[in-house]
Amino acid sequence: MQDRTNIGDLHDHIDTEVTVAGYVDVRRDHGKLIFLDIRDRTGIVQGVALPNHEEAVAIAGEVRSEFAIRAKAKVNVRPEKMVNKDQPNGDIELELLELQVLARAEELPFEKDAEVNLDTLLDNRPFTLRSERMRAIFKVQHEILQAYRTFLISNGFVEFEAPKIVGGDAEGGGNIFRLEYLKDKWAYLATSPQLYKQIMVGVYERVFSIGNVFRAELHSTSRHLNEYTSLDAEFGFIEDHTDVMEVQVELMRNMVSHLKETCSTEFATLNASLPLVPVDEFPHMKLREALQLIADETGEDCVNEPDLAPEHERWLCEYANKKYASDFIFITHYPVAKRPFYTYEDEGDKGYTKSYDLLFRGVEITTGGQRIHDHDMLLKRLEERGLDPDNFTFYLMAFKYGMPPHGGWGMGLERLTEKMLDLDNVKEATLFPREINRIDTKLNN
RNA sequence: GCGGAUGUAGCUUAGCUGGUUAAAGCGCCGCCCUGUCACGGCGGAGAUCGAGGGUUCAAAUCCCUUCGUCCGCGCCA
Repeated sequence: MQDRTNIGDLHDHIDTEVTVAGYVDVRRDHGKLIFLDIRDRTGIVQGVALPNHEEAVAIAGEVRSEFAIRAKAKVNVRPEKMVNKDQPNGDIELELLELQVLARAEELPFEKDAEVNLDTLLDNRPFTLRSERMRAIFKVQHEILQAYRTFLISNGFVEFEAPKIVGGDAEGGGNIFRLEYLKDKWAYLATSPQLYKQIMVGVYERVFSIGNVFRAELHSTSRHLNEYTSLDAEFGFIEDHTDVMEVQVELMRNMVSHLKETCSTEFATLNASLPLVPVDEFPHMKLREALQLIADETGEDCVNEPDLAPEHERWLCEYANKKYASDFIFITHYPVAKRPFYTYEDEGDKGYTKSYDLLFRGVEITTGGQRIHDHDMLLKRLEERGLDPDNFTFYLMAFKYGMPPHGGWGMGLERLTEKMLDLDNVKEATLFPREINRIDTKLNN
């Protein structure tokens, strides 16, 4: 491994010679002296090629933005007049002694940090991901994942990998990608790890899974993707859905404080603010109460709707923000018919389920709740919906051998990231979004 | 899939009640520049105005078709 000093650590090397490597962020050519802003994963610093180092000046003159370079340089403290207070390393600079081009860069399609339209942003994804803004978004996403794992593991959850190739549609809702499986057979891409999660509850009691799921929906909205990352968890020996909600509250609370500790720079870069988290429980109400509230407050005739419209979700989040100082709100008790077959019906409120949606800053980020754990009840529910139990033999087998009362949730990573950072479109929070007309590049018709 | 908006240099946009060589900022190329930090100065290249058809003496501008995009909706995380 070659000797290389991180740009973020240069203050520890003042008045010494170091080797740094990174990308040329900007070049400012003054003729006889040339400035290069050099960026690596730890920071950015100004380098200057002075006339007394002829070769360095010659190479600096040829270098362009995004060239990968290595430089031998002396770390100098800048004279007071030349200090730039707006930059992290603005009080020092590198006197470039030797410069080496590791890789040239073609002419950029546009400036790295330029504001571009979403379509242009995605058309040039390998390049636009290098921008300060995108690096900040996906650093935050990384820390969200980190917080998710850390919290669940510390609460006794075991991580597992759910299969992505499945034999049928877990939720029975259609919209599933079909693929050719070896010869003469068909398989599908998983729309959810749900059934495997429940099987794994029988094994470890508490499990979680982070993985991509696939939805063959012909939507074109700012909150949908055809492939997204689902943050799933499932655990046994619960009383009812409120136990699941309690764990999720603690998860979100932990996640927000983790982001506060690790991502303050990124939030500042993106001009985003951390969510409002209430001190004890999150506000919650039944779907019918929510619709009644909206009807009472806005005059809209919506009390008999089976679900919330996106506009209602935005309204309720606004309400929770003002009334409870919370960016989160739970909506519970969706009708049995609106939920998948495995959802637990509330014995005390027939026709409605012990399930919930968690709304966050205007969108649904989670669906969760208690599941049916009784084998015969599950069988009955499958048949009621016209689903063939023969397609669920593995799943049903788990329930034949003693399955505790259990529940869990599925949370959309990209939606969570988007709303955490107040972005306008979920695709901005997706590295390589799959959508109706795009798999990396645009699809041809 | 439906509804609305939109498509002009590499990027972001102006022009669009029709009228000579389609404009700007950034980027790019050339020359100049020893202290800039989105460096600056001078000069230059770069656009059959998404595509196809129509109306007209004349279309970036009006009409039709089509493709793409963005926003909203259904569905959902």
